[in-house]
Amino acid sequence: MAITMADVAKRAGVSKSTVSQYLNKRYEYMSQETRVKVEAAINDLGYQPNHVARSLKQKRTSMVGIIVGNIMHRYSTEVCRSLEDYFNEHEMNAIICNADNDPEKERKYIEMLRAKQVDGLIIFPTGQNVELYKSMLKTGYPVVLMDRKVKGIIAPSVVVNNREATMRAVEHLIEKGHKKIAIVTESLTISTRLERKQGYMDALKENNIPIIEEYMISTEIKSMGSELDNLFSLQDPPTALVAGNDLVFLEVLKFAKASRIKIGEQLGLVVFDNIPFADLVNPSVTTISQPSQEMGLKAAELLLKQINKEEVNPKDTVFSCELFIRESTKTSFE
Amino acid sequence: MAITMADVAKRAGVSKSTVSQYLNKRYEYMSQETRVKVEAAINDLGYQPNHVARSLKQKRTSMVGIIVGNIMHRYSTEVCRSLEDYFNEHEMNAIICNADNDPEKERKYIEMLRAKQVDGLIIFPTGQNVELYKSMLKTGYPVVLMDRKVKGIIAPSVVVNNREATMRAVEHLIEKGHKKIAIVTESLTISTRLERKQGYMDALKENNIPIIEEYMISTEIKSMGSELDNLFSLQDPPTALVAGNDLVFLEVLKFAKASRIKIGEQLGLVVFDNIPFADLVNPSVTTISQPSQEMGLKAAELLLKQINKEEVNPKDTVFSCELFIRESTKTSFE
DNA sequence: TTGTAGGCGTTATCAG
DNA sequence: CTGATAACGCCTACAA
Repeated sequence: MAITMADVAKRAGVSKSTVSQYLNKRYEYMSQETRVKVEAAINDLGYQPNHVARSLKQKRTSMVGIIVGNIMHRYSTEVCRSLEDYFNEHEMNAIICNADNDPEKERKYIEMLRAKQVDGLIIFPTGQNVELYKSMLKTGYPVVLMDRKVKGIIAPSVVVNNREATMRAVEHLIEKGHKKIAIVTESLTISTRLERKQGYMDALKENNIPIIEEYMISTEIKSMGSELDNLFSLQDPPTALVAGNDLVFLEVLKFAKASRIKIGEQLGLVVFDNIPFADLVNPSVTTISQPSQEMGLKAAELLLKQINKEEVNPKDTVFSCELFIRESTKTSFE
Repeated sequence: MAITMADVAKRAGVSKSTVSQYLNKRYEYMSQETRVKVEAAINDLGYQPNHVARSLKQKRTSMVGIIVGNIMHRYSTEVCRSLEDYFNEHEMNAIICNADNDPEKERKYIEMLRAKQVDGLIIFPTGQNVELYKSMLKTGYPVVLMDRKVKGIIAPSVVVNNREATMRAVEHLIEKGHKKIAIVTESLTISTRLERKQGYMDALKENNIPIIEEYMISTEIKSMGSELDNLFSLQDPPTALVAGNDLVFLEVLKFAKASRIKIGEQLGLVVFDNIPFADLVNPSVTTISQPSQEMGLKAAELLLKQINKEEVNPKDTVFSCELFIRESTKTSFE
């Protein structure tokens, strides 16, 4: 059914190789005449080259895989958008897969994508498939790790300074007079969450504020509501809170609304993540914002370099977050 | 460098076809013995089948393309997520491309993806490449149109009842006593925007409220701020407003904040789109919500059926939106 | 039950 | 400048 090079060749009265030459723009040694003939034949027939066949021959598919932790984070969407833009500018396609932070899914996707011969992979790693990561790196397969670090893995990766950024945010709360500060994150299965919690603790320590176990919640989204309930039922509830990401923020909002806790007035709030409406909601919310676009760009560059066999340092590229102070931390506490 | 079937065959002491049999699970006519040998060889060598070669032979890549209008809409992200889930459950991959509502980009992506031999395409059409859509449909290439209708095109598509849903929202505003209602959309290049505006006008007409040109703004995002400025500088400014999608909503919020217009009190607001924080912000916002997940599912099913050569009606599947009434339209006007 | 041969649509090499 | 011819890695008759 589909038209192939052979059809074009026949119609133009030349050989397949000539058509191939034409398609690959190697006109140098081609007569004006045959060039026109081939061009006409292609147009007449509506011929479209078959990229699969080309890929088989060239061992290059011009496709990359992106395995994202959870696409429902605004940050992930932004990074994907940035990656996709970059690759498309370079005539490549991105296959985006959503691993849902599930190591099994991640493994399956990595295998699927490699079977499809993608030229490289950008992974938001769950951190659990260490052997698999290692084997890819060892064989020199192009990989860039994104957002998270993996213990024991040395690879080109693009991350942010989670610990320092959280420290800075907590210090901001402390400057506002807060002493009873809580942190809420998802389960501590992923490096970013650990680092953010660490930054929280380090900031308290440096300021000689005691660390209270009950102020640190790390649990899955669906039990976060009841944990927050517990937190604010304490005899001495916190006056400020750090939300570990945007989904946590949503739970906090939900809880605050239900419990009639006034954010910004009764409760200082900092959110670690990008939120499109952060400065527009009421009260506007103080956020730690990650440079998603630059990060996507950097990761894409790192991957493309590897694909093009350029040398790439297997090192972390660390981006800095920005603290946007807004109304949710406006009130000073004594 | 990569291990091929030939390597496995040699190692197992059998022929390539036997290995192929094994891989395709045609064990029936295979001795237990060779089966074990092949299995061992595959494991020893860490053989991974090459999907590109298989695709070339089978004329099926198990990949589909998704060309989305603008991924930065929450709704688009949700649909993509749903599509991606479905296809991955069916052992297929989705290539997501962001056309930015640009017909040229759209055309380029369609051609790129077809060259890559994707088994089918889900398109949020810009509506401008009519001939291209037609040629795909005529040749029976699997296509599902999503979100928007295209004049003159009969194709399987998945849309919502934009006109009726907007009418209902405007009626709600009228019930609240509003008579001076404005609508703000992006430029009227896309069917959804037209239909929403039409619904707005129809609702006014049915309620004998005059249609005022100055109350209808349709412009690109970047000049929306100044248009809103004009709107609210009118001698008789509106008391309520319909935002045509989530990005418009953002502009409205921005403007309201800057102008100190109190949404919900001074200005009734309905947003046509899915917004994650709609019920949590202050004031919570009345939205017309689209069933993104079901729509994704439906579109994916329609595409997969076509890919599997099942008959599919080239008709619109119309989903209903839901109006969630919240605080931004709480106040009654006289 | 297993092997041989040919083909899928390109590209690459090398004569002519 | 152009055309055979042989890959690329897998699948599928058909033969043995």
